[in-house]
Amino acid sequence: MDQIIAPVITVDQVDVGPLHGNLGFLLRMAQLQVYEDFYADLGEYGLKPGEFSVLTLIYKNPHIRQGVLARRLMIKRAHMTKLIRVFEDRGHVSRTIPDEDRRAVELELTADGLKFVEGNWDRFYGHEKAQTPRLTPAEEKQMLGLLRKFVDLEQGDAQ
Amino acid sequence: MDQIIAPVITVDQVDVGPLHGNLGFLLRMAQLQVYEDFYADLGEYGLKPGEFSVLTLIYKNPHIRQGVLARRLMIKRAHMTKLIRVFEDRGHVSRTIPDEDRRAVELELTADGLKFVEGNWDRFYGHEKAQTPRLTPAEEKQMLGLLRKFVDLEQGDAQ
DNA sequence: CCATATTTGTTTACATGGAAACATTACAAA
DNA sequence: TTTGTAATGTTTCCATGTAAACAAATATGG
Repeated sequence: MDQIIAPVITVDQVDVGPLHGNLGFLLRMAQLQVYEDFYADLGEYGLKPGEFSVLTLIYKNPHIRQGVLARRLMIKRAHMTKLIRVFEDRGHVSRTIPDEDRRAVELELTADGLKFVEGNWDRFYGHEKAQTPRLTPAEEKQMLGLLRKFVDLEQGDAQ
Repeated sequence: MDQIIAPVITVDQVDVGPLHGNLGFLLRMAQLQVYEDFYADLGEYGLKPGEFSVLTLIYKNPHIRQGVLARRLMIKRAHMTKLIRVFEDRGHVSRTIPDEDRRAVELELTADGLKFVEGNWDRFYGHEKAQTPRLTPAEEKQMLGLLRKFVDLEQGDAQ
């Protein structure tokens, strides 16, 4: 008599059940995928996505305060302290304590930091273009719009 | 003469520059927001989103192998080992080494685990309903669809 | 003015998750 | 066979990020 082979479930046969409509799950999966691509493309710079965002915001908002930067990126202050220290050690960011409020720290790119960001700008942000293999450009645009609305970041188009 | 007040940038005045159209950034922001809601709603269970997904998949796919589960959830095997150990200690999941492949580990909910999942099912998945304050139901549906397509999870509708 | 509370950033201790090396088992090739 | 290769899970060590307590400066309320 034939042996009944146990039907070993493979990855694409897994029933994800209610996760199918679960926003948190889908966002996490999407994010992991995007981060993989990020590292594949930009890993050589030794930059992580978060560090990348930090540099970008300091570039676009010179003299931004550390706490404001942290809240905008939803990074905890304690963590931001460490991130900024690395950039400082690397010579890409300078910290200034303003006279108006000597608790605060204002951040700025150094000449080197500026050179780094501007010199790699296209490489950094050309990145966004080639993404989303499975989505059409229209769908990608739609998704970006929905995400912006979801996170309440509809501040008109930026470059 | 009037003193020129330094225009201290506040959070909602920050220019996010190219992050405005950056998928990784927006996904991360969205995810952080969703996770916050998750903890606010379900924190009392002491469950994290990932653990939650693990239980759900074992429930929906009894005898699933540990590695399959890990790949499906994009969790590293090393980490899955630790997650499962916690569930085992808690008495919610049992591990079995199948005869067909004695390297593998098959996972199953225990009676207690089953009771836990089924007993809280509505609470757990009623969660999804009330989400997305800023998105209309149609927009939310659209976003879920786009995310599924993006992560290649278009396997027909599940419950 | 003074006392208290709040804000800002830092430190320390801890939790979360990943990389690399490993042990065991299964598979493939000769 | 048996010898090498791949798959599976575990362990150990390390990187990343958070929580809580803290120090300094500022704001607030009498």
